[in-house]
Amino acid sequence: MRSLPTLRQLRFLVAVVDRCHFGRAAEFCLVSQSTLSAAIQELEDVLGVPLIERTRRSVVPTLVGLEVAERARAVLRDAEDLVDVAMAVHDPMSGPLHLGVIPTVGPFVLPRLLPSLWQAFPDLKIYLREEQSAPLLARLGNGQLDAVLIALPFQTDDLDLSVVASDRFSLVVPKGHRLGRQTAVAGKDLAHEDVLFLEDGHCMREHALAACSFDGGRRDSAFAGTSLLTLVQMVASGLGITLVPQTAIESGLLQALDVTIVPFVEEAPARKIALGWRKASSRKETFRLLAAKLEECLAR
Amino acid sequence: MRSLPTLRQLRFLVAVVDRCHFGRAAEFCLVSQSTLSAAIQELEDVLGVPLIERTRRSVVPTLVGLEVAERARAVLRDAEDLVDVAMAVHDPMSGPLHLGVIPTVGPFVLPRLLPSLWQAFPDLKIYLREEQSAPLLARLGNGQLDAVLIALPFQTDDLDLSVVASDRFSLVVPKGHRLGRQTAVAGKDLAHEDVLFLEDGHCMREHALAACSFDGGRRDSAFAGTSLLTLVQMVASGLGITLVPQTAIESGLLQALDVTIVPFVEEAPARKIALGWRKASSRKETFRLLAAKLEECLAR
DNA sequence: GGATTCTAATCGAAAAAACCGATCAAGAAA
DNA sequence: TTTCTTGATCGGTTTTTTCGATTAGAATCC
Repeated sequence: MRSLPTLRQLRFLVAVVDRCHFGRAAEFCLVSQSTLSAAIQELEDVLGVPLIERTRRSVVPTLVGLEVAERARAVLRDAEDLVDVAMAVHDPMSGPLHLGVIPTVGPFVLPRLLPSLWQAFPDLKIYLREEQSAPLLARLGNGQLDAVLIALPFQTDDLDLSVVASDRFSLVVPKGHRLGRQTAVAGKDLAHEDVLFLEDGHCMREHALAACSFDGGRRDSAFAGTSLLTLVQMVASGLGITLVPQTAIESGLLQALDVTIVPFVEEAPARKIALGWRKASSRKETFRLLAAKLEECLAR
Repeated sequence: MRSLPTLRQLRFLVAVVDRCHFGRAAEFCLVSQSTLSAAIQELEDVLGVPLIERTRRSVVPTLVGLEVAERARAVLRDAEDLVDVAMAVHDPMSGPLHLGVIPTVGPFVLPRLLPSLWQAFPDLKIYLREEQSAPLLARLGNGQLDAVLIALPFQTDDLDLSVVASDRFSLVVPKGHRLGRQTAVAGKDLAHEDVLFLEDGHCMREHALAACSFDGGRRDSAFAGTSLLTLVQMVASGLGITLVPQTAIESGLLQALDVTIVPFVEEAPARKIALGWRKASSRKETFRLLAAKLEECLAR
């Protein structure tokens, strides 16, 4: 059984490293300077390494001090999360919630969502992570995430899903493009067009491919967009046309771009935005309430 | 500033959850039972939640108790790592080292390597993780791993690499196969054979494809192996032939299989096994010494 | 040059806590 | 019923933590 530093000591260390000043760190930690000073010394004793370089007049963290402080931050954060999780049994809408979001959804719906969520659930600490569906689901599986906001259809196992919105696609063409003069288009109208897609890995690539009536396997992948933003800019430069979801348009993705939006004929292709969580999760109530709120926000 | 539980309390909780017994947990923690009992109660006070269900005669963790204990384990482990890292300044070959290894290397070289490493660097705590190159490099990038053992050629950025071995490929064919009668083969001999490859994502797939003189894009991916082991078993069942690296053969991958090993003619295709770490890492000395030891072990 | 200021370390006393052994209480086993 | 096991409780002791006051070293000001 080895001796560990105290969480309090770690907190003191972080405070000192952040401020490079014992007095102010002590003030911040609500203890006397002598207490803090002694605590840091003891920490250095336990670790057997000087963490702070004190030349009379200046306080500078050692290289090791910086590294240790960085790890201390992580330990403290996890400890706080632990407390939050324990406290959250009293209120499903409190505590930390690590939420993953895909790149074709996050930037466009989160600005609309987050203010409402903060208002509705002020005790919910939402940590966000933006990645593509596959890595997101991996993180969900191993517990690094509590829930994910993804787009369907997508292959998911062992997941509870709650659809919170339907997101129709529209066609975006350069100003003056032949299709821009139509009031609506159908999938087969695109057969001989240069349709640009997101690069592989984005679920929206598959959704868009499915929306067109052909296989995109032979498409020129050198022109695959790395994000919706680059994609529509390529469209504006006349490199081709593309499909964009309604949420992205509403969030102003196309502002100041010389492009024309053409809706699909009725029965427009669409993706579903859904909140997903582990079937085995112990916080289903949290996620159900969250999904309900998301649906309400996105309906407006 | 919120009040956090003590690391000691967390350690006590884990001990109790593991043993479902206060007395034995106290013994393990080298404290009296009353001390431990009081500590658990205080922890429950701080968190405001019962963690342990004490019905007379049985001690069972509550659901929250289990969750909190699981997190407590992580916090404690990270805190210990923090101490180890701090202590490691005195000796580059001590402290925790999180090492990632690819699946076509790990199972075949680690059994040979690890005993030597433990002997040479008894203070080095090696944590292992087996994954394909891409996710390994991602983890290396974000600090979840300190170093990776991968196979080259592979696209890597911002990495210091030290080649520790060259690993030649040989051809493996079912017993009685036409090519099994040759003393050596060349890449072009394989042009009309059913060559089996690993599934996409394994870097060895690319290495093997490069070793043959043709593009494998049209190959039947239904027969892509999920591991070297399944691959050679498919070969033994007569489904085709494949390439296997020397290290895997030496570790006994083909034992008790009805297959024939055919070397390539001189200039055999090969992959390089290399240790990689972040260019910005502060432990280069550790990795250099480690790489030297690996090279020495693999040379034998 | 000397007074002043700023800052971290040190010290001693007081307060807080952690800890232990003994004991108690309640259910299980004999 | 008696005994045994086991976690909670209590009282006293030891240890740790904390604070205020003071000291000491360097930069700054006059």
